[in-house]
Amino acid sequence: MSNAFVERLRGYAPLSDADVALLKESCRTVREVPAGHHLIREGDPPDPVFVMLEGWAFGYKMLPDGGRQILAFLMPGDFCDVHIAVLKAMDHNVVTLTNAKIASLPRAQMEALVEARPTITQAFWWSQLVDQGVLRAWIVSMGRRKSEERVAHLMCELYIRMRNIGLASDDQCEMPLTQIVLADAVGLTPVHVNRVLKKLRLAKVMELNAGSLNIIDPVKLAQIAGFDGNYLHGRLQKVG
Amino acid sequence: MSNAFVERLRGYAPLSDADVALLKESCRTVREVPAGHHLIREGDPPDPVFVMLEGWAFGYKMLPDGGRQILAFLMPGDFCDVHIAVLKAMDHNVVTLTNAKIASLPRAQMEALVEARPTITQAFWWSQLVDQGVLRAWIVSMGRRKSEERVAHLMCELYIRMRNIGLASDDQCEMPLTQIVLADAVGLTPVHVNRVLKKLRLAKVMELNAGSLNIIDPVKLAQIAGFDGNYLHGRLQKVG
DNA sequence: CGGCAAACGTAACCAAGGTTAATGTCATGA
DNA sequence: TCATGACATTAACCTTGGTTACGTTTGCCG
Repeated sequence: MSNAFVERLRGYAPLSDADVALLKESCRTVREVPAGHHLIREGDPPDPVFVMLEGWAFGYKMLPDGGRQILAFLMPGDFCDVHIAVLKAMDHNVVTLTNAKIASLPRAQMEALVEARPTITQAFWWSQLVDQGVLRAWIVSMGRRKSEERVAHLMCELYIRMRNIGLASDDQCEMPLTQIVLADAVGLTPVHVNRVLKKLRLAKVMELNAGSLNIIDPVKLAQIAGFDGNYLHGRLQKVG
Repeated sequence: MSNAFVERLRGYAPLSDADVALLKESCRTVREVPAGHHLIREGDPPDPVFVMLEGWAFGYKMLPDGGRQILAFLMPGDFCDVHIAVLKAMDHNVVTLTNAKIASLPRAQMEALVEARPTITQAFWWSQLVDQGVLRAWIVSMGRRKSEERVAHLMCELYIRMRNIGLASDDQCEMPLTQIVLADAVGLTPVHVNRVLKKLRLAKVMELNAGSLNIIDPVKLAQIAGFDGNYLHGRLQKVG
């Protein structure tokens, strides 16, 4: 039985067979949840650490005026939040975007792993650093790219991440985003996202339809986005 | 001799005297560098981990078109980047904003600390999580706040962080930012930052002058910003 | 003291993207 | 079958913030 989470971590550190067995053992508690299910709500006490095994989710924050900003998309293998029970309360929400399978590692288990297994700790750490790189890339996009570049960049990121976990073909992959969700991720309005997608479609660069992304001209797409996948670091090594 | 870095970590985990001694010992190698000095350049091999002891710095990324996006401001006690030699190459730049004192912990030293001292590891981890919370808050600002709110929010963040390390008085603190730097942090143009600062000044909310921030009406400032300092988490506990 | 560079301050004009609102499409379920 | 609701699409109009250009202030150094 393959486990997306363990596979991801293997890409980050040379886990021994014992490490792998231990990790698999640790995420034995699996729940299946429907789309739109909240895994974490702002203010929750942070107890178990959730890990995506199947499906997509996203983290977001609400603003007083009702605005929503999406902070990250989570796909199979991703930690929802590696807080290790360190913070008093969650400062954002996490909700599933599709039906999903979620493992929960209780706090004690996480601590035991970190205490006993330096290689696992290292893999966790690396995973954190990669996530942080993704956050930084989002900041760059929001701050300095215009709408078309922004959307293109996010599509590149998500496509490459999907490819890295073996869930993308040469030119397309599942991408279960509505234009509303996309808008809340890139900091635009749904109306403008629609305009941008139309433009990209007419320019024969890419199409986003019925929950799947179709890349027509990868070179042009990457060029519009100014995409440099380096920040996704180690994820790449899992492909080979 | 007090050490801003050790003080920060103490706020994050119950370090023993031995831990503290070890940490102080570890950052014995201190350099003084002038303003505008690059500590890290994109592409550098990530060897020693740098820690701010005095002064300010910031991390940034350049875009092909010459645009610059600032990713974080670093003040005394902050890690420049806790990569622990995990990534192949740095994916962003770090440069000092003022004269600064910087400690460098060689890779081996970091690894030794993490391997031998679970409490120190925990403090490092917590520190990472807080930094990640700051990144998330920036994303929210860039995505969903308009110029005035954005600038106000950043001022709140920086003021509170300065206060948390004892470097702010009731209504003001050092804030060595030019309008150009500020613009590259909040994703606006210098011209527009100037307009926003003027507006905040005329509204008797705050003033930013000659490298220092003067908060005239803290309540109004926080309100404009929609500021909720929770995401700065544990830093608060050092104040008491 | 004079000259230079960096940063600040402002104004006129412009464009990217937001707002509002109407309409279309499609799947679901009574 | 028809009603419903979520999402996509489009158009007309407006606001925020970008662009360009220039003058002022300040600090530094010969």
